[in-house]
Amino acid sequence: MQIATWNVNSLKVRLPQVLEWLAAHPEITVLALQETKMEDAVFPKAEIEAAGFHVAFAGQKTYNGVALIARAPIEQVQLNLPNFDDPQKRLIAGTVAGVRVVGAYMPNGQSLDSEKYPYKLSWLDALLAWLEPEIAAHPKLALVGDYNIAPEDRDVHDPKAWEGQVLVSPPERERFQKLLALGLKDSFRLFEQAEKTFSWWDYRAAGFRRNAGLRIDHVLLTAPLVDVCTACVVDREPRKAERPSDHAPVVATLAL
DNA sequence: ATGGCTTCTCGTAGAAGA
Repeated sequence: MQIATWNVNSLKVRLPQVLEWLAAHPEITVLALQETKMEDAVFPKAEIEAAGFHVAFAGQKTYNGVALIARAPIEQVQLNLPNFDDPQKRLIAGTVAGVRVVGAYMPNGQSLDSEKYPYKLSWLDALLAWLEPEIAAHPKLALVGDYNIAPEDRDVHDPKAWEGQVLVSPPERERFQKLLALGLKDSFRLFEQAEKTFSWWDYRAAGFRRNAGLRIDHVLLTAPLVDVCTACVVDREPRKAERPSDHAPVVATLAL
């Protein structure tokens, strides 16, 4: 099976690309989406189900919004962090083919002096607190999504220009390390990877053409899934499309 | 050059993204 994550930056705009990409990748068992940017009432549930998928979602108007699309039933669906009172729709968990998949759109933070920055750190702290017992209850767990954190300098096209900025600041990176300390591993780093592999490129200033990007979308796995993980890749193809999302999907392959 | 581009909205300019 494959587990994938993709920040689509509006599912309204990107639904055709999502369905086309899934059709081209039949090994993908479950795809987590972020930034669907739509209320549940207008979510294209019928279209996705008509294409043969199961779907679960939690959305709001304009911002945020997460979903799981799967080729197998999605069980024990949970929306939002139960320990963090928040109107922003940023987390969805479901069990697919025996794997607990947690899809997250982690806060951006905007800048270190924004009120959104402490919100980001608090959200990450709540995620950490919630995850520990969640992992104990579900040993086969994948935490996937747009983390809005580039874990190391090699995940940044120009570390000097980004030094100390939001997405790379030490408090954010510390929280990423705390996720690893829960027993999760960054599946991308289990394998040899090309240098300067990123998952997001700014729309502006020809970011994609210059490969001026960041690796901020991740698939983290617990040990039982690390043991069967055979690959993790960023698929740059959708980023080359007409009207692409600014993020590329990340796909982990599990021998399950 | 602190912008660039893309998306959204009780919209047609401003906020937000990262």
